[in-house]
Amino acid sequence: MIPYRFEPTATAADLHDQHGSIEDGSETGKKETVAGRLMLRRVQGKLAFGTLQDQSGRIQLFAPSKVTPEFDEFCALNIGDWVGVGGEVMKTRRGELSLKVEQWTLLASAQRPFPDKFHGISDQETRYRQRYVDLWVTPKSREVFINRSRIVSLTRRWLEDRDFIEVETPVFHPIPGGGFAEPFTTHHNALDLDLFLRIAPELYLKRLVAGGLPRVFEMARVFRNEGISNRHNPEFTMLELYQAYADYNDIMALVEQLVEFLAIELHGTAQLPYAGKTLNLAAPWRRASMLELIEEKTGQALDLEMDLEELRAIARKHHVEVQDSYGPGKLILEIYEKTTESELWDPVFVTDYPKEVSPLARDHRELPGFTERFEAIVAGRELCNAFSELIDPAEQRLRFEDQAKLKAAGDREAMVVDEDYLRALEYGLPPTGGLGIGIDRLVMLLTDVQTIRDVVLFPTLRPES
RNA sequence: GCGCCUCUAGCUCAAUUGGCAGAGCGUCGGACUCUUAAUCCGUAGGUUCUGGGUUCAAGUCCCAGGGGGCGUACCA
Repeated sequence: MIPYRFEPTATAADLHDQHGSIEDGSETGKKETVAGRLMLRRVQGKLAFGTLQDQSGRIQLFAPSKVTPEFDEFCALNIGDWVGVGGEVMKTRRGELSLKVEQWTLLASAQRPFPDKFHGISDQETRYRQRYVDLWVTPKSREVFINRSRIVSLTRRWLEDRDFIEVETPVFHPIPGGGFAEPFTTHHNALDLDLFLRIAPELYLKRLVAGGLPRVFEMARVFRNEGISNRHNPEFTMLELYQAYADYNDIMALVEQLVEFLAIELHGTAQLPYAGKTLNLAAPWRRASMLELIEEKTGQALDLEMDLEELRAIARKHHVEVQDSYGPGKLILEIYEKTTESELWDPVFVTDYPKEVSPLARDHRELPGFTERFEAIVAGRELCNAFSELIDPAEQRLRFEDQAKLKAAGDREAMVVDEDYLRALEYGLPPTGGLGIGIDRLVMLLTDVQTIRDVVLFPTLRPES
């Protein structure tokens, strides 16, 4: 009979912390109960050893036939069975801290055989499909997801300490907006209304700043109907935040401080191993404009005033597939992405993006044709995207209309005009700095993981046939 | 989407040139009172991803399909 409840008094880690230093062969007189899965078993006639694993780690079970009730049944437990065990904490003569099995109860039997106790699961597909097994047998897997939880929790606390409030905005959008991506579509039957799953919460969050909530953030699951890769899962988590009265320089300071804080909280240092190299996340991070960085990597000085044909030729030279609709700004961005982005290792704030490719960012206060936008590039990949927000409703309308033209010309990722958002701007949005940061990619950086599937518990896969 | 790789017992992996589908762990049965991936003896376990083809003979070669991985493209 499986009990309806069981109350562990300690975890494996608690026992090691509290009693790890006792003498070999000694007993503590302390009784504890633990619960978990039996991962190893060594039966030796009238004495049996087991290895119990719980969320914190492993503890040996010491079961002499004279002490352990229903000893034969205990020895017959299967690898993978869940058990609750109570007894005295002791250390064997060989020096292994153990719990003497004075009481035990089966909490769930493993009716399917557990993977090889030594090799675990090597097939990545099985690890993703059967995470409930992977978490037991792949130590790194459990560690990454525990760290993911800590990263999210620490980030919340850090933001709340700075007077940000967490909000929830709609996942169903009548108009997809706030980013360039193809949305998923769905339908509400009672309203007979087509809806889009959000590709970004951006436009709703800025409505809230206009609504008098000067510091807001959302841990937003967003959905993009795109290809799947090492860095892309169709649903992923984006932290977006908006801070009234701030500009993109303030947001740069916020990002580098937050990421450094997380690194130190998790690892005690801002120098982290990543992909076999070292990543230095210590603030301050380098700031450099997109044009500077392109010139640094390619030796080629570019600007928006260059002859379009000349820019196209340079783009082609760098293997950009040039399309007729590309203006100078888009060409410069494409050249940057082909030549420069993946070459950057330690964090860099790449600043001052062309206006043509930044329809929600405010005009640069000094550089015509550019915006006050930046992306943080870390280990050659985009970590976040941020800007001094465009607050002028008339200018925003023009930018939306340019986007709508692209959409009409067949660009499936272009934006459409959002009249209600424009109305909010018409009521007045103060100067605001905004940020979108990919939580999955941040977790990858902070846990030395190379594929997004290893930081998403249940990554999108084709269904099993 | 395109290219390359991969799929054999529950798990980890073998199988020579195309020549009887195997081992370890786990399961089941037995021995064993300080083991550490315990050890020892024994047992069962297979649509070799699927469907065709070549061949006396296919896990192996060919074609088509499916799953997955990696790269690339898309994804600012």
